Amino acid sequence: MSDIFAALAHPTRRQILQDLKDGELAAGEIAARFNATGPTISRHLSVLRQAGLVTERRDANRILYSLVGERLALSVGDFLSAVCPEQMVLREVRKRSNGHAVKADA
Amino acid sequence: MSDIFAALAHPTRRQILQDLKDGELAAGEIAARFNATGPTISRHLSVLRQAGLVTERRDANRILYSLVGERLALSVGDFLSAVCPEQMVLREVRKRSNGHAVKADA
DNA sequence: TCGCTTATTAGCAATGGAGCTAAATGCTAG
DNA sequence: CTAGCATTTAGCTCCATTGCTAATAAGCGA
Repeated sequence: MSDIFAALAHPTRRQILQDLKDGELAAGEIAARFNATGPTISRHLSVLRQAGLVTERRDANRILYSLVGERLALSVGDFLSAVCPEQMVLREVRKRSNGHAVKADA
Repeated sequence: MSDIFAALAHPTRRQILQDLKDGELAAGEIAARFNATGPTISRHLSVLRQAGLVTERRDANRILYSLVGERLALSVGDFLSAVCPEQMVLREVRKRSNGHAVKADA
């Protein structure tokens, strides 16, 4: 839990998560979006991976990163529910992912 | 926005927010719940105040802190909605607060 | 194998955060 | 106004993080 909020503390890492929203990206593609050097971004990715917020997968030369949205939503959602439950609602995540991967309020 | 996530990065500060969930507390009352010294907690409170997550109010000798739940929910909720909108829903906060202070999904 | 691309790891300097003790501030009571 | 309580501010040390450059690893293709 502490790892997750520590990972979210840096603006670059939050932006990386947002960039991964629409699908996986190679480390280099991610690095190209920032002013930082490759190694710097690589370390940010390492922090996100250790927090369980992204996963990596090898594709030939490159390493593709993808977002683990459930972990982000569940962890942060748990905290929000514990602190200000009136304002937040976490939608239950379906085990069998079906594209939307959420259980609606119905 | 960055101030908020930076404030949430420390476990003590997250616990303080949670402790304030049920109402305002004096700085000393908060400090008594942790192993840290008064000045250390005072600085944590200062970080939370600068992030807009708590407000302070003087009561004679003491300074009472209270949670600003809307700011926490809206800021973090915005981020979650931007990164994994499928899993999170932010309940709209009612302007005229009525105890529950949320607009249900109806 | 060699060379090229991609990405990570190592090592270092600088910055910032967290914690403490001691000193200052603000307020109330007597 | 003095004493005392509650809290913050100042000043310091220590450790973690961030960022860089240089070096290493891993894969692909000629």
